Amino acid sequence: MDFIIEAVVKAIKHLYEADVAAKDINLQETRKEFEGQITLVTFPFTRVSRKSPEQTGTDIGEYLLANVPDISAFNVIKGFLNISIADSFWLNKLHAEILSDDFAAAKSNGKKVMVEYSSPNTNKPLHLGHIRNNLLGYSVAQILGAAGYEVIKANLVNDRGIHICKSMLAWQKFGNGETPESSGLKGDHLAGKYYVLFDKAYKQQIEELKAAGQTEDEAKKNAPLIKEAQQMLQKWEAGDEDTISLWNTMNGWVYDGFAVTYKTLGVDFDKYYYESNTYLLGKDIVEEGLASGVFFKKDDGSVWIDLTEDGLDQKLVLRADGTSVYITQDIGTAQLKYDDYKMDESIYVVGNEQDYHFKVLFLILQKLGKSWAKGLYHLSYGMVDLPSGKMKSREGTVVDADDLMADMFSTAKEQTEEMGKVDGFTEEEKDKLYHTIGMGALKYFLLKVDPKKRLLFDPNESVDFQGNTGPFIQYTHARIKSVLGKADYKPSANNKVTTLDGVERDLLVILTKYPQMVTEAAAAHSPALIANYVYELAKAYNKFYHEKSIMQAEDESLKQFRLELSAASAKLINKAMGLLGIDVPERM
RNA sequence: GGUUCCAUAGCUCAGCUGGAUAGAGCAACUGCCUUCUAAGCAGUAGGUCUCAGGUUCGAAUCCUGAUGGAAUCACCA
Repeated sequence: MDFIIEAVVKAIKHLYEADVAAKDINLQETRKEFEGQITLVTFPFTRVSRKSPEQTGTDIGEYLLANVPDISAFNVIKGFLNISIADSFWLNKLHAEILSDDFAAAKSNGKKVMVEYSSPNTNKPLHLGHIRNNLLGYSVAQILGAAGYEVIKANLVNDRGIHICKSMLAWQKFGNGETPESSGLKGDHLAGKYYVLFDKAYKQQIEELKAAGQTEDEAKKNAPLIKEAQQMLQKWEAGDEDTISLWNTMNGWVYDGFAVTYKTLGVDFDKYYYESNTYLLGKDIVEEGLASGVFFKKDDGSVWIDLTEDGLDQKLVLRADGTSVYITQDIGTAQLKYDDYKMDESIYVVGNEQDYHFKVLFLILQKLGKSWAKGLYHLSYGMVDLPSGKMKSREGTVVDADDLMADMFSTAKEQTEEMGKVDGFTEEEKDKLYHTIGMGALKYFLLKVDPKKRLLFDPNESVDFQGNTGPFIQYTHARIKSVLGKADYKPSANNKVTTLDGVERDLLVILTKYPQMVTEAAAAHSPALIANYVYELAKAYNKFYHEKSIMQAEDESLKQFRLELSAASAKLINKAMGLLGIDVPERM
């Protein structure tokens, strides 16, 4: 709507001999109870007009009507100038832009961005929290791609450390050689089982030591199991053959399991980083920082950075014994990623419990003078909570990713069968449809909420399939496809329709907003904006569908126009849902 | 205790850089399938936008404070 902004600037110049910057002109959508599509708030201009808001609105409205061909009418209510744009303008948008094949096709902006997401630990299966992370990361990557970025989807796998050794040790002690094949358990679930077993046995040892007179802290340190796990970690770091072999075997099981989960979830990656390869990185950069005076060494030999001037604390970056901490690795990995791809931006999809960590990390990299540090962004999302509170792996209060997705499938199946909608489907088509609908419901449910906000999930209440949901939008798409099929729709070059009726115009106006929505969602790193948009679109279509007959339109050109409007709606629903990682069925 | 984030209908959420009478969905109640898919459409009811100040022509939105909640403040990751 830039042409309106420009015209308003000219109007004010012409009417009041005052200069107003384009960015100070605020257009908004006209509320549906008033006539028009675009509204200008006139209060800010009364200072230069020295007239009432109503008179100012009328002045500007008359100027616009006389000077801008695409403006067909206006009305002023209180201080609001409601502008009507000619139907020909909207119709031209439909034919010249929306229906063309390259509409909203990604035009390269010449920038490269990495989106790191998922980043699982290899000692337990994925849960609902990971699902939110994966869906967000994947969707943000799609959105950035649509906005013109070259996108690298990266997964930094946490495949080493004491927690991995815990699963390995427990398997060694209690596993009796159990494998995914022998147990029928998915590999990641098998590893998770032993992680839980370790914790159980460990807790028992702690209790025993406490009973023997040790304090809680002493008992936690002295329990034989934790000591063994620590020894195992040392052996792993020393490259002990047996330990490495066991580690490879168990991680292999887990990766096989993750692959299945990722496939069902519909996410993928262009690049995997493994902490077993990166955990030693960062030490040389610490040396660099010591030399340049960004870091300092304490008497015990540990290395720190003082961030008190930035309102943060002192932060350890290298232990006294010379080993790395979490942030050391992340410093090194950040450099590695940049060396690999030289990207302009790098996004970390990580929960908001790590806000402080990333604040510190980015600040350190800036202080180290890394030119690329300004392109780092922590996409901090809220935790997924249950009605009972936070999910805890070890306490068994997690909603397992695989279980949840299976539940969604069966719920979709039940609901669909109940409605008797799958007549004429093959078994294979049915399964595909249930998967599409079930995952659509789950993905939409998780993505429609602002990423920053915490999310409440009640396992006892099934995810809705009606109203503001994925299936509602999928249904709208299928419905359109059905009509297009019955009408044997084909695009046509010329169309004689020149005027729009209310619901048609409302729908078309929403369709034209799509490119702007993609830009905004990319800038805000927010799939929720796309979700809200596509819901608005589906709702508008259904209203149109209900009020206007397509097949029985008054004449052929009107029928053709309504088909085009339908085709455009289906196209953009498909595109928008694609940005969310949600498939839309042809029939349902 | 320090820091950061959050608080909108019974429930789950929208509300863009301040703008008109704060919007959806679910749940409740009413209508609408011999007409293109009723997973739909239309309607009723439901609000001191946590509270108190301030800035402004105008505040759910910005500022300050209070209250309630969450996260974090590890030589864990």
